[in-house]
Amino acid sequence: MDKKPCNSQDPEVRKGPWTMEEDLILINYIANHGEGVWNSLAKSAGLKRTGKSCRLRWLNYLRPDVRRGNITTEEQLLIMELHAKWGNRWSKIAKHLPGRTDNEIKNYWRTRIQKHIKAAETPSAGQSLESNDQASTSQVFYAADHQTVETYSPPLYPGNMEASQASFLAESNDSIWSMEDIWSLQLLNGD
DNA sequence: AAGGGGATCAACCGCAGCGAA
DNA sequence: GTTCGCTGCGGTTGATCCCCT
Repeated sequence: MDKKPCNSQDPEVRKGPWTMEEDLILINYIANHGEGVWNSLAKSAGLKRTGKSCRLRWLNYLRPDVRRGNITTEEQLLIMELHAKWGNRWSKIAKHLPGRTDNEIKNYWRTRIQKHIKAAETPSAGQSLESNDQASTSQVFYAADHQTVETYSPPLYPGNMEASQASFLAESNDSIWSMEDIWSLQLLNGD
């Protein structure tokens, strides 16, 4: 690949958290032109972001079919099953969990599941489970993590915005703008 | 009430694969 | 056949949140 030296101090490239304005620009642009060809998309849309960054933001957060909210019991079991089968093939696993992103699954695995596996591997917790099937490990952490899979927010689509807004905003932190806010603005813009 | 530490999540980085020129 | 640019993936990091002391 392009092994350019670290002259990546390009002042034109923004990094870090996305602003609401940037999100709106990206959503609007994709609504009008479709996704793909991310590098040129970023330039054409006037975003001072890399194509990579735009793609990631869209896939992991802005896409209307991205499902946010706690992982359900079924999803958790499926993740464990598929991880046992394929290992860290997060994108492959994500394909079997509609609305979930590889990043989300990866984070979930590392922060919730892996933690319990490690705990289960400690001498006090019993035998090492390293190479055993992950299904057995699931039983170990499942009860401990039960509360995390209880609540579930329904998918959020622009089409059923009213219902999803009502249910989601009721439980979300209303001091920050949410995807619903963005999509409402998007709809109000009429694009 | 304040501070510390752990947990969580969004975003970045580097690499590999693929297709077009 | 080679080079180059783009995309996708997995690993890692940094910021923020939340709970406990």
